[in-house]
Amino acid sequence: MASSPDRPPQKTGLPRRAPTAHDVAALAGVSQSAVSRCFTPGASISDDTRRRVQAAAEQLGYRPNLIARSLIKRRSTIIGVVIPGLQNPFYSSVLEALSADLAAAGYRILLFNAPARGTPDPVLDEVLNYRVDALILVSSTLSSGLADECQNIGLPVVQLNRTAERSTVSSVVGDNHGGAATVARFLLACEHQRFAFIAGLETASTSREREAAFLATIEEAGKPVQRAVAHYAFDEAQTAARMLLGSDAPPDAIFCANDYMALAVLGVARAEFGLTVGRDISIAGFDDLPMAAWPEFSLTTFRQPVRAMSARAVAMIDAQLQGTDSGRSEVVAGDLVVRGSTRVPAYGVVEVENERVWRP
Amino acid sequence: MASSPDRPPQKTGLPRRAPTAHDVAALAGVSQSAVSRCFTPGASISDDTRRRVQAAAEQLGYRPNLIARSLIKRRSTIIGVVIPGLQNPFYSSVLEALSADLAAAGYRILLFNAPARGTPDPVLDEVLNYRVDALILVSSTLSSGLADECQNIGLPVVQLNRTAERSTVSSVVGDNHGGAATVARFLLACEHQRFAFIAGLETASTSREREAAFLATIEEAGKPVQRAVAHYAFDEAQTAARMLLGSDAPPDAIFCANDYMALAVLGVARAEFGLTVGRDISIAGFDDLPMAAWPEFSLTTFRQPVRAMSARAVAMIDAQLQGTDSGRSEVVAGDLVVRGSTRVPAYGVVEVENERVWRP
DNA sequence: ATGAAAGCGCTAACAC
DNA sequence: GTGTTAGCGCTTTCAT
Repeated sequence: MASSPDRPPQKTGLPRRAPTAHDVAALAGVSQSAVSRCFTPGASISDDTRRRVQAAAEQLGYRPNLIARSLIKRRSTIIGVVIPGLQNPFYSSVLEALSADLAAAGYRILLFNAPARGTPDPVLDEVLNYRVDALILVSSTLSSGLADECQNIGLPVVQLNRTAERSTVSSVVGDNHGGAATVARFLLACEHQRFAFIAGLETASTSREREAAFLATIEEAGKPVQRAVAHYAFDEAQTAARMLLGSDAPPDAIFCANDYMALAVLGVARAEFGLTVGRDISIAGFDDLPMAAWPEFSLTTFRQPVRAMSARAVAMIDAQLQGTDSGRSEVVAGDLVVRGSTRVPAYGVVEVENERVWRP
Repeated sequence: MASSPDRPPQKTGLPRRAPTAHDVAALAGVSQSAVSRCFTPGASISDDTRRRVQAAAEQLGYRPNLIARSLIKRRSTIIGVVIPGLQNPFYSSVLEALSADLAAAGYRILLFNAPARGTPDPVLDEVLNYRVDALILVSSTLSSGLADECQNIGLPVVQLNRTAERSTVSSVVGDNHGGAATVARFLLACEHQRFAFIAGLETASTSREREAAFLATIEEAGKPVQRAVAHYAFDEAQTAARMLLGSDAPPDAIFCANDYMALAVLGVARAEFGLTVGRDISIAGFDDLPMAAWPEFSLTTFRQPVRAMSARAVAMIDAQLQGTDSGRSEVVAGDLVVRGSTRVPAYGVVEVENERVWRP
């Protein structure tokens, strides 16, 4: 019943033909373009025709083929999203936010889950062949060469949670510098003496910026800072924690380049070293994962407002697609959320919306 | 340099034209079909032509347009993946696994993040218009009507972590029945007396199956079982825990329909009721999230082998696309991983690959 | 091995 | 308002 009799038999090998606008037109006794108009929001079409077309379409189970439409309009309304492993809940949050914001803006997501480390971009290259309307690169450690290349092609690109020097690609990032400096000042205000920083990926702008600001602020205060690298990996963060806490002069304050590592460090400090976190030692992170607020962790951390960052990124994409804007960099402000994993300084803690934040 | 002189000027409004196979052909002095062959794996083409085409393509920055190809081949090599909120790490893991497995099989993911509750499927409907080659529905609480509809259209569909009665749609699920029964027997072996079950979504097959098996097994043993519903939501699980633990006859063993809720319950039991979990009370979950193994939780749980489930789902999709198989249901076996959130029974605990599992 | 020609399913002028 | 006519960029016979 769904097959039109006046069409050549289906070629073998190819998937079964779905009803086309042609089939609908034939059944409704109108031209194929009438069918097209019927499915085009602002098109001029009579109520009568519309009804007949809709009836025929329904009967046939017709669905407009967006692939064909994309071919003509040179617009797929699909946005490529490149994101590293979703193990770290920060990325799940980002993806979820992007998914919501892009859907609201009428876009679909072509997902590309790229391992944070290693592999340049074999398959990713292919994603471009799908003619995505734009690309959102989340913390991709990919050579920013790719991003630049896309930009040259005229493809809108936004980097989320990553900046690249000598690149004109737009980006949205949290306040890495300000945040890390704030954490440093906070820990100093807690009167800690021996500091440590656990870095993420040394190739990541996030880790580098946070480290630079943290170290500079601590050293400026004349205090010693140790340093370890854990590549944003949970197990490596555990190893780093064991190393630091097991040393001769263990730190009494550790700042981790992100929450995910901080959670690992927290576990080691408590379970393996019997420390009471927040008293014997302060541990702070960066991101403010949903989990950071859980009672088991109660992690003091500098918040990256994921929703806001996502919204900005989507707005930038939209602007670029509208040709309104060629894009630039934006820094989204955050807050230092004070919880139980650190000591509490004598000043600066204020309550805002049921949360304690540090605003000295 | 990238614009071909013998083509009409670009129409306004439409995005800038990217170089086409035509442009490459002109530059290389061959026919457009030669260019096509050059980018088609098994096509017959001379080395000489291939080189010239490749040179021209490179010079122009040509990328084969997969949209156009999809139109002809009626194959997009894109799989639609519908998944509920990524807040629950179980779904992040599933998505990550699917992403890897689908990429390895040559597919791309069109992501659709559907809230677990509420909204029927407004935008999702549109996903089908993109002519995805298949659909993977992860725990979608969507009416299975959608799934059936797709199947009728001839679109391969696989449900992951969900079954639907009176539906012929393929599915891959963990061992909900066996797993929950095992947890029940385990908690009985721990000699608990008062049991409780915290359900997820009452519309979800996962929650229903787990509940049925758990309750049946406990009641068979003649023990009392309380019940609460938390819709797989973190905060609702906390509320349920407060209700249960604050009652006159609080349970001494709680089985949660998934780990995510179990983690919430764990926190409440400890932080708000001062219980030593694993001694005063046993708390068990279902899934075995990566976090379940973290020292802060050390959650006893029935494992759902995500990688295996993903692999099976992708294999089923492949089979359906090959026409090899129309699909059926598969149950992937799991193990009860014994950790610190429960008492340890006198028998049945064995060590397997550095883990304790219960195999009575 | 290569080119010409005919579409894939749709949108977008352009006449009527 | 509606039909007609060109394509969008590519793959695929079919000749050569």
